[in-house]
Amino acid sequence: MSFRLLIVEDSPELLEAAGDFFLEEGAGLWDVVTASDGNDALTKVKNESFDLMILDIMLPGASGFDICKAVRQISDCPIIFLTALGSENNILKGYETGCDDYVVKPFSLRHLYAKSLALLKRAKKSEDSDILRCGAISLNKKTMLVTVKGRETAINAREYFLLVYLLENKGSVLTRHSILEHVWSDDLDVNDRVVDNTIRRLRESLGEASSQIKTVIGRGYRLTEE
Amino acid sequence: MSFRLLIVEDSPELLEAAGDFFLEEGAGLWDVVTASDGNDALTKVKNESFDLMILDIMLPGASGFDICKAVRQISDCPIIFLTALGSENNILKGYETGCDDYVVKPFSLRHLYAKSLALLKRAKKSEDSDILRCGAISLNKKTMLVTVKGRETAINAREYFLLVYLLENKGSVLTRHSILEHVWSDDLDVNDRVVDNTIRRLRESLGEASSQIKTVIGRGYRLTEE
DNA sequence: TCTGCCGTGACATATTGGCGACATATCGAA
DNA sequence: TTCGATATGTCGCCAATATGTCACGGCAGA
Repeated sequence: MSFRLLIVEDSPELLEAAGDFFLEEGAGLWDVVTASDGNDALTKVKNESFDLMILDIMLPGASGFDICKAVRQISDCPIIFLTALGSENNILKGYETGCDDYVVKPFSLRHLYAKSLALLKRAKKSEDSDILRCGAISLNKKTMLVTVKGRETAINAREYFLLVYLLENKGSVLTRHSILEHVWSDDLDVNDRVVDNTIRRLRESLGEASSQIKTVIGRGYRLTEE
Repeated sequence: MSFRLLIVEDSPELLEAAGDFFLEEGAGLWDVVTASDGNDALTKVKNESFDLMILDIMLPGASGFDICKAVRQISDCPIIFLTALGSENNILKGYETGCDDYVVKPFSLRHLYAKSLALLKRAKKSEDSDILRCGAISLNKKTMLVTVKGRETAINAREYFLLVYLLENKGSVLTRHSILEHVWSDDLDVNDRVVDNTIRRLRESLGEASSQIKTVIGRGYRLTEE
């Protein structure tokens, strides 16, 4: 399961830094959408649904306060303001418009991330177990989704179950025989080369992370952190 | 209706000031309980129930972290840490133990009060959210009405329960098997193809939003934001 | 009775993934 | 070092499988 996060911020550097932080730290937990001006943000909140929003206040076009008000007309989505406006009055105004939290710049990304998780948990009462990770690869057994460096990656069924087996035994060398037993348990009567072929196709699907699957000659395959 | 608030703080002046502020500002909204040491607080959280807690961390007896952990064993009660320990590590530790927010002294009572209201509202709301939303689709479990892009949409009973199941697990791949278990729980003895057919009919009913239901070959179906 | 829901089977279409063939890499022995 | 035996990587093909779609008909409620 991944959660949709909208970040609205007019500084491109900060926008990118924050987006990347959530993608990498969350290992597939977040689906990050960004907007850099108020009107773009307004369009997005009207046509899409989000699980969390992080809003700057001073923006070209509509202000963060305006966006917050608009959102509150149609949804309960958790909102965190992120702004240089640190005066008592602004903070109280933020809470009046219905935000859930108010973070004053400068701030720590790690801190913002912790806040976001706490708020999301409070809003969703949901826990994200079942995530297998290794290096740039992460796989959520619940949602059956795979991400590489935070980007969702398409993968077909056979490759998926092979990857699960590799992840559950990351670091260990898995012989063709044991791979066949676990991944082809229904139909063991297949050619040995299907393992190679499926490994090949899995490497293709994993793209940048393909090199994490190491061949161990004479013994089998092994998934490593890099 | 009044909400039970527990404030744990070893400075008598601050304890009184905060308690008074909540009582006066809230005009009957709050029922304030206080504790000035960790052990007293532990006893109270074990024997009473609260709607919100504000915890100091450095306390005689058990620490605020200890109290927070103890509370999380038995309840979801919203917790705000209130402390002079402002270092990044302490803040992250606070979030790890499961708090909802972390306020560093010195602070403004008005600000703390605004945070408390926002958090309380969020915590109460998540208990009874009857509106499921995903992308252009929204469904109200109370009225059993479905809308697509704001337009009310007719839908059959079987399709309705299938859509509820998809929405409650949006983003996750749901196998035919689990779909059958949840949506056809009364009569599991049916052909697999009914799932496909019902998905097809649901897609028809959803019109423009039909593409939000993705087929994941070899695994099942999945509802996405777009 | 009629109406609309929905499960079933038949068929069309899309996608997968096993297979054979060959290229390339690795290893050990001379 | 070179060479041959063996192991592994890679490719395209196409049968097997998964899924989409349709029409029919039983059946429950109006």
